[in-house]
Amino acid sequence: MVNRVAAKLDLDAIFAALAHPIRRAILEQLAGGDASVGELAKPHDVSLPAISKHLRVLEDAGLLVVEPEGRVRRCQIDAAPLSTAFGWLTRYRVLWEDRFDRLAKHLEENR
Amino acid sequence: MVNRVAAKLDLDAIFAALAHPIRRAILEQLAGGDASVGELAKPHDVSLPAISKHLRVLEDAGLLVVEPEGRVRRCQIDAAPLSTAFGWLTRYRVLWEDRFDRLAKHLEENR
DNA sequence: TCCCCATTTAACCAAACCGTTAAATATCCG
DNA sequence: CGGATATTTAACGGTTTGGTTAAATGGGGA
Repeated sequence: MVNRVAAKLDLDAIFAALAHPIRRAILEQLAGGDASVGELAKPHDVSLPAISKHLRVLEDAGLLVVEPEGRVRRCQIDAAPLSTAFGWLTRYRVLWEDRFDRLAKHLEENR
Repeated sequence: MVNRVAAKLDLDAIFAALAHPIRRAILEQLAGGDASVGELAKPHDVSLPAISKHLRVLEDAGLLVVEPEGRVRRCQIDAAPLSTAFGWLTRYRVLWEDRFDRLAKHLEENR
């Protein structure tokens, strides 16, 4: 199904794409529905070319699909790569939950 | 408990820290138990100062705790910030699962 | 004390990142 | 056609990243 090799190689691009607040905000906006480039730019205090570059980063990471409709470009989120990142993080879940367990234990022992 | 404001501000640092394969490999190694800087460096074909910088990035993101034991520095993973990243991604889970649902539906309809 | 060992700091370099403004491209519409 | 609109490309600049080598730091042990 999903190409595992590509998925692994993409972890760099996916995490890097998520490392910028404007790009995360763009994804959040897109989670509420498709939007044009201009609509995506509106909430942010940067130039349009700056947004254009952020969109390129998201697109290269596979998180964004752009579909031209006349002179406007409609942008759509593709959340699939997020599941790759999610999957990577999942392997560590036991660690932070274990930490929580130790906290619970500590509280238990000291009540 | 965990400072939510700091947690939100840290998303940049957390995702950026995860965006480099050497740093992810270091975390994977640490998930198997504590290690010294030298032990963490061994699997990678870069200089020790390069590893030292990667460790600093992980430390700044809160993912690494270093405890000096004599002349050796024992490194320990702190997975807590990963739960912050995990939490952010969780909000999009419905999107990629929806995608999967549509695929399942498609397969169902065409079998 | 003197030396070895583990690690960091300093100094440097090339490439990438993030932003800008100005110009180019392409579509829509009167 | 010609002008307004949406968006990208080009060119530039400052900062960060990721690596290097050489030197400094600091604990451990003979």
